[in-house]
Parts: sequence; structure tokens; C-alpha cells
Amino acid sequence: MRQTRLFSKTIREAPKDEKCLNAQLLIRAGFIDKLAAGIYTFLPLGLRVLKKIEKIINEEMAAVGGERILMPGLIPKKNWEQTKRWKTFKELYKIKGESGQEYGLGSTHEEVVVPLLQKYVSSYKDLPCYVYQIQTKYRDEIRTKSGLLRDREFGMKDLYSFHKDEKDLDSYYEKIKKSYFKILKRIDLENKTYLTLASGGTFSKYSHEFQTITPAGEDIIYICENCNFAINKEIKGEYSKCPECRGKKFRQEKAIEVGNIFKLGTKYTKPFNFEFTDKDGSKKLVVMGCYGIGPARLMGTIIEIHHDEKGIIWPLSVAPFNVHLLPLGSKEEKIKENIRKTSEKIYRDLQKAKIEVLYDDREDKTPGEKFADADLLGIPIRIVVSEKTLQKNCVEIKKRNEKKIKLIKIKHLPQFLNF
RNA sequence: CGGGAUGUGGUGUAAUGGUAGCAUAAACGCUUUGGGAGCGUUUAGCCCGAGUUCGAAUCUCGGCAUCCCGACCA
Repeated sequence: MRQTRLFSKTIREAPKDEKCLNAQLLIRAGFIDKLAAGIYTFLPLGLRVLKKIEKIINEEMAAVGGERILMPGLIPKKNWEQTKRWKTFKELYKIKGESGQEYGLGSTHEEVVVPLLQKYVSSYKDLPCYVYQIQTKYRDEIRTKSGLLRDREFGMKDLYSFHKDEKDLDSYYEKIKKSYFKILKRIDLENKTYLTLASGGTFSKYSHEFQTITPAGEDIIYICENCNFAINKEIKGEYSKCPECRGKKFRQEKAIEVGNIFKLGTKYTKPFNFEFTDKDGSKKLVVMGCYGIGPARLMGTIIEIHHDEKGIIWPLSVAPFNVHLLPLGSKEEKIKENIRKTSEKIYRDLQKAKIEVLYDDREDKTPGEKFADADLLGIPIRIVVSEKTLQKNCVEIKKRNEKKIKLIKIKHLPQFLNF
């Protein structure tokens, strides 16, 4: 993409009402825009990152048999009443249509997915089944905070699994733990993320959270020094020893909950009387699990972990572009033209090779400004074409996460970038 | 929801009762071109409402908005 075609622009200073790092960098770099507290627009660059995270999640969901659907955001009152959550779910946005119908804006989708699957699942032969969606959620948070970390409107991947018994649920639950760590590994958050025992809220007795260590986190977790299993502060009082290894030494960390998984059992299948016929002809309630992970929250968390004083440092897997191509100007028109021509050719060749490249074709910007913007945007590989490099038939290559600068012959560029 | 703070050009800031200023961004021109360039010209602002006052960005009241701490967090 040509940078001159990008309507978003970088700004030098973050708006004063953004105090947290992920929002400051994302807004300065032109990835997101704030509409209201906890409500953001994803601009072209930000949307590219978000979609890459979603793609990784989709691939990992496919690997655990997830079938993708898309449920509505408008959920009729009667569905919420069936589970008694119309009155008890504080964060539910309630809206009323012109003719008096009432809806809750989707904040979680048990009330939709249970009656949905009930229509199709009637026998043990239909189980297990796993359906998920990536969809916008609405929650009337009393207090939003921390940029993309806690919002009123946010994207979420929610997976729901349906089983014939607890044992089958248990084994799938373990599978999802591994799946989530694969996702986290692919977006470079694995090293900082701990499986954490937490309260089950109103869902179940306990749940497991995926907590990423960062000072921006809202939660306090206690990590077992022996086995790295963690316990959320909200239930730490119940444990003097690690439930996994009986270890007694813990260290305390601030962390952000990037994912949460629950064994729901029959909590939501019961109110809908969602039963199946077992092998022996008896009717049994379907057993259920739910598993959430938030793409936008992951995006914010990635920045909290991967940045320096100059800007964002995107992992390659989620970067909006792989390569940032920077031609510099020259006082000599002939040299300038040569730089331009060479850059255009590199741009075309990279595109042909399916390498995503952001081409800084702005001619009214000084080198300093281009470098500063490149550092802020955080694209993994920077290629500079200038008078200096062309004298040696070279371009300069620098990785965002490294200091060293390499000169590469232009003709060797393809093999250097592996295409 | 309790407590605290703040609202001034697109963004960041100054003016504390008396002509709204600076930086940056943007536009034009000339110069410049390896780490946010220089000069000149131009455009652009006091959150909303009421009150006090000769006079309000400034003081008072109300509203709205945003941030921070806490509580909450399916």
C-alpha cells in the first residue's frame, strides 16, 4: 500500500485523555480512533492487525473442530428471561424498539447458542459439537479503562462446546487450554502468559484464565515458583499451596486477562431443557463449556508487551505490513528520480511476491520524519532506498526489533526476504 | 457506583477578572533532504447552559464529556 493513500496520519503527541500506553501508541500511529469512552474505530492499519489476529484464531479454532457461525447482536428479552439474566446481568445494554419489543445487546451468547443447537442436536450421535463466532460484544462497563483492554464495545471470539457427559467436556477443555497457548505463541504473547485458576463468576465454580503479565494489567495473580501455574487474587485465599504441584512459593504479578474458559455443565442447557437421547434411550441434559478470547484486547496487550520509547514493535504474524519501504529524497533531481524508480520497482516486486509492503511514497517528508513514523508504526522490516545505498547498488535493511543495519545488493533482495 | 482531577484551534500547551498567545499539524511559495528541517504568508480555538460583574477562558451553580484510584468484571 502507498502511504500517500492512507488517510490516517501520525501525530506527535498523544491526546491528553489517553493515559495508557496501548491507546497512546495506537492513536499516535493512526491505528485506532476514539469515539467515546471504551468505544473505538479501527482505522485501515488497525483493522489489518485485528484481522490477522482473527485469522490466527480462526485457524486454531479449525484445528480443534470449531464450526464458525455468526449470531445476532440483538437478542430478544425472552431469551434472557429464560436464564434469569435479564435482571441479574448488570452490564447488559437493554434497548426497546418503537413497538415495544425489548432486546438485550449481545454481551455473551449462551441465550442464543443453546436454543440454536437444541434445534439440531437430539441424539448422542450428534455430540460432541463445537461452534464459535467472532462477533462484536456490548457490555455496559461502569468504568472503561486502558485503551483496548476494557471497552464497552469489543470483538470477541466465543466458542461453545456441547457434550454428552462431563468426561467428554473435561477432555475438550484440556484441548482448548493447549489451543489457546498456540494462539498466544503465534502472536508472541506465550512467554508472558500464565494459565490461572480463577473464580467461575456466575458460570461455574472455577474457571481458567489466560493472564498476560504487564504493568497495565487490572488483575493480580500469584504464580507458583515451582510449576508456573497461577491463581487469581480473587480466589487466592482458598489456597496456601499450589493446586497443581503443592508448591508453597508464589510471586505476585499484575496481569491482563486475555482469555477465559469455563465448564458450564448444565447451567444453561437446563433452563432451555436442552436434552439428547443417549444410547440406552434415556434423556440427558447436554453438558456445555464456553471459551472466550478477545482479538482487540490481544492487540492492546501485544503493544503493552512489544514496544520501545519510539513506538510499536509488531510481531511479524500480526503486523499490518511485513515491510516498510522508505525512499529518501535528494537535492539532485536525477538521483531523486533514480531513487523513485528503484523504489517503485522494489514495491512492485514485493507485491508480486505477495509480501505485504507499506510504501512511504511521500515526497514532502524529510528523512527524520519518515524514520520516526516507521519506528512509531512498528512494521517488522524497514527497507531504505537512498542516494547512499544506490551508490553501492544496495538497499538498507533494518529490523524494527534490532539495532543493526545491513546493506543488501538490490539483486539479492529476493533471496534475503525469502521469495 | 463512591472518591479525585481535567475540559482553550486537528493535537499539545499558556494566559487566574480586562485585546485569547505559543508550539505542532494543515495550505501556498522559496530553500532544504540519513533521525520529527529553515524563512515568509495563510487557515484554525475558550465543552454546553444559567448566574455574579461595567467586563468571565478565568468566579458561582447546573449539565455533559474524558481520565485516574477504588468497587465491579459472565
